Amino acid sequence: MSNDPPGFELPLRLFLGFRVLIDELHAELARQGHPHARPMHGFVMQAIGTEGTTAVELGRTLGVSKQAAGKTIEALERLGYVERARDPRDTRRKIVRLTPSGVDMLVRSARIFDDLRARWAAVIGDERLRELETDLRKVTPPDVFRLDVPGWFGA
Amino acid sequence: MSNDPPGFELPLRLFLGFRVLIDELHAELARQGHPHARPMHGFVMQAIGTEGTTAVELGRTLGVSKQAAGKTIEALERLGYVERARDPRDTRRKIVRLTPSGVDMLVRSARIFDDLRARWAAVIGDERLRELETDLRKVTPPDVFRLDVPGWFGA
DNA sequence: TAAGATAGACAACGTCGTTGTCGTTAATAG
DNA sequence: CTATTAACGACAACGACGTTGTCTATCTTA
Repeated sequence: MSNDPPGFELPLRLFLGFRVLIDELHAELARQGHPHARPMHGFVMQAIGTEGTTAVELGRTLGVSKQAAGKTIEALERLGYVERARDPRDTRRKIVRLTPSGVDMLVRSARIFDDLRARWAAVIGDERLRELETDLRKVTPPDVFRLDVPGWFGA
Repeated sequence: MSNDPPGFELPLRLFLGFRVLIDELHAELARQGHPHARPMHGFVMQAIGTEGTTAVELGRTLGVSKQAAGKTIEALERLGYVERARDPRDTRRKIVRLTPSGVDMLVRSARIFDDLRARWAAVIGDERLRELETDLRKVTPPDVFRLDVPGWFGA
């Protein structure tokens, strides 16, 4: 099939699609009162979850060291998205929990992502978008949390 | 349409698709004699092009400072992928050119990307893959070089 | 010919990841 | 019950990679 585009376009388009969605998410989040939210924050907070977690556990989930997870938690704490408290049943542990502001950010993110998805559906069609998602599921790993993003792209 | 997946899955799948392709590219590049190639390298070398370029120019193309571009060039030089020579018509400038090894890496990358694309086509179908690419083109910017990747994801 | 702009080198710094170490607290083996 | 081992979190040092600022050499232009 000589009409096929060169293979290198596919990864670029995938990445650009990702970028577009994430950039628009954060532009909208900024408008809705979360100007300091960064791409990693929502992702990390999803990993923290409503149950809370610890630095070590979070590091394992994200595939980074506990120290790196700890620093990210500090940053989120400074922004008021999470808070830490000692675990009464194990005084070594410090449980990290989402604050109301953190939950608000996640709720808004979910709604904004739904809106963005609807906009894509309006452009390429409902059916085609569902097919696109179905096809991507077939060629990507099922586990969605181990992005291993940090530093992965580095030279 | 209550059957629709949550909107946040779409960016994750796009990113995971990108990751899968890039990771497999580098696994195969390593097998083919380029074990030190990193995700950014091929991209930067594409930006350098067959004509060669300078650090300042490359920085502008990639959207980073000339110093950052210079450091990347140094790294590629150490790996033997590029070489620098003074421009005879402007002795301030140092032209960065791909070495044969660098060209070899790009050629292999292109072939590997084509193979990977063919593998995706085998999984989801020729027609569906073409549709996927067509659809992504409709929702992503046309300019493919300003990824602005470095540090973009940072917390 | 003098003034301004540009290329590239060098240094200092910030961010964010890493590993290593250490004190405290739990869990467990004897 | 006690002594060893394991786990959590904090601190420090370091490396990778980006930034800005400064400096010299060279080209361009008024």
